[in-house]
Amino acid sequence: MGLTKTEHFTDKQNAIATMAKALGHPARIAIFEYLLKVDTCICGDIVNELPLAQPTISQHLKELKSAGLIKGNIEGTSICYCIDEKGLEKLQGYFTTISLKLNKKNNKCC
Amino acid sequence: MGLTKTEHFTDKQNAIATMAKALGHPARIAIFEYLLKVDTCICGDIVNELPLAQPTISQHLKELKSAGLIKGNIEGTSICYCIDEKGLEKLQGYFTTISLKLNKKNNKCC
DNA sequence: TTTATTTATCGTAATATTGCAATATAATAA
DNA sequence: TTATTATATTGCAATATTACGATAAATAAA
Repeated sequence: MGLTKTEHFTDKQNAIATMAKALGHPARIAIFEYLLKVDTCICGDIVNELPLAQPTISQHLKELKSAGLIKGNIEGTSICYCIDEKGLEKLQGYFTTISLKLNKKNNKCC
Repeated sequence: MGLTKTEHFTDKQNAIATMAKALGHPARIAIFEYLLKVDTCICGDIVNELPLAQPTISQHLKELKSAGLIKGNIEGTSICYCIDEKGLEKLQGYFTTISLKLNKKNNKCC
């Protein structure tokens, strides 16, 4: 108990859930938006930008990365993180498809 | 510690994170997709459809509802759940906007 | 080599989530 | 009223997440 039953759901359902979960925290939304805002995809300025300790930011970055939403490149001592377009596209595409399907049916019962 | 610092983020960031988190579980993705699939927005067939116990489904429905992603209407003894278009539109709009912004900048550093 | 800088990992405490059995609630049917 | 049916809530155990201090690892600079 207390363990998500991923095996009962499809790979796609699990994949979308994983990405949605990764963005299911305001700090990770803020990190994502910061990466979108800066032109040069600067790295650990995120620590200065957000009101969280460095290990916490590092952990959030790890989760976003493992969900396929950001990428990281080593640049000297620092690491350059930026948005992974493919991951974002998957998520965006999913919600757009769902929205279109919903508009096609008459969702009037509630 | 262990408590999300929502007060440090904007209302919008928290709102998007809340909705993303609600869909950050494969069972809730499956519920959402089921509600999209069925024409009449039938209710507790979800319990028969998914491999989870009734209290568990009820709990997931509650989370989707409190995140503003589904609505529920009492119909006799049963309850009719269906997708809340406004919530879905907010989430879909957010990701579409982010995607468009990303396409405008040259995201080539990583 | 030594020192500084940057990021990751470890360890741990606090809190949250997941799942379900048992039970409660609420509306309908008999 | 007394079932019956459908959904919600409670309580609890297992697991996961969040946050951070301390520390490690890795590269760059002196």
